[in-house]
Amino acid sequence: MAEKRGALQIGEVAQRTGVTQRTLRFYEEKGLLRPPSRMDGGFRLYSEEDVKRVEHIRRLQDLLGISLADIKEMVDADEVLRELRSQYRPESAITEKRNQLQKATEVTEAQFAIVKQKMEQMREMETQLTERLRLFSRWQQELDELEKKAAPTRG
Amino acid sequence: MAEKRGALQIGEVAQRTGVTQRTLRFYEEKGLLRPPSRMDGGFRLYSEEDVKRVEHIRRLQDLLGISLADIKEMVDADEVLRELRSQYRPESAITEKRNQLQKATEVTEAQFAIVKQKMEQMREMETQLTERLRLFSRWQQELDELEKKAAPTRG
DNA sequence: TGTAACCTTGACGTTGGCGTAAGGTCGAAC
DNA sequence: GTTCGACCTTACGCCAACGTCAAGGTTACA
Repeated sequence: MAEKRGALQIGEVAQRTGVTQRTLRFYEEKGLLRPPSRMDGGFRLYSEEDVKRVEHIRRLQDLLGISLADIKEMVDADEVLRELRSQYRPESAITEKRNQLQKATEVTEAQFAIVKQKMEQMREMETQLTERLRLFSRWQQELDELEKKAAPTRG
Repeated sequence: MAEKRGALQIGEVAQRTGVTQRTLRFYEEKGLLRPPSRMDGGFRLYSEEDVKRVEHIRRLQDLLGISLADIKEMVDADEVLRELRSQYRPESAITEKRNQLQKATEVTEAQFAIVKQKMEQMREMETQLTERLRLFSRWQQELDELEKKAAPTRG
């Protein structure tokens, strides 16, 4: 009762996500990935969802440049999201659901704020770089002219 | 013949830029900051330009999340820029200027490409987060309704 | 001339995010 | 039933980017 249909071993996940096996185990160790199911022998079996999770983690790392600890927060919110989505029935603990939803919303909004701010700063940087490139281009032309005058003919 | 007009000691620079003195010395050690001038006693004397440099470095670090080694590349290009700007006369080595300009342009374009790409990805992430927030909002409402029905009156 | 605040270099310590080697196990094929 | 590649855990290693002393020199000011 171990191997699930369409499950992936760690090597495949590593290949598809571009991270090493070590990194996958490391993320699991740090709580960024839920411990995957296992084969009888102990081999990890990942799902497609896990693959997406890894890709998500890497995007956050690369784009926002935040620590894995912070990413864990966000990913935990994702987990809550999935829980809410899957068993969307047990009306028993509505209060708890409300709390979870609240938490998830807060985390998402925080993330949203970060993204917004970074984009703003990036826009600034973009215009600066554009100006600079224009400046370079002008200088290039000036150099061209200067050279023409200095050596009008040479052939 | 040491103290220059309007020069700053390391403590002030640290305060104004929000980095530690250690970090300033570290950046100098790694070639990210030019060795500043010194007082007779050996105290470092920074200029306003140096302050801007530090701020620039931090922006690159924070926004693009790249290594100091890579940042050094970019900052070196800045240095070339300043050289070109300041002594914009000695026509002697035009070829070298052309090369420098070329190099600076390349580095700037590379940086520009990074910024562009990250902004694109951020836009994607932004829309995802927006969708998610809307979803949360809907769920929140559903929970509200559900609660109303479950406990129509309670006072 | 003292002294408090500021600075110097040197060197070792820390933290995050993995890399890597060691020694053993699993799984599928032959 | 052996072979062999993929995987397991354990554990030490490593690099970047600083932090944190320690032991002493400098400055400004009373």
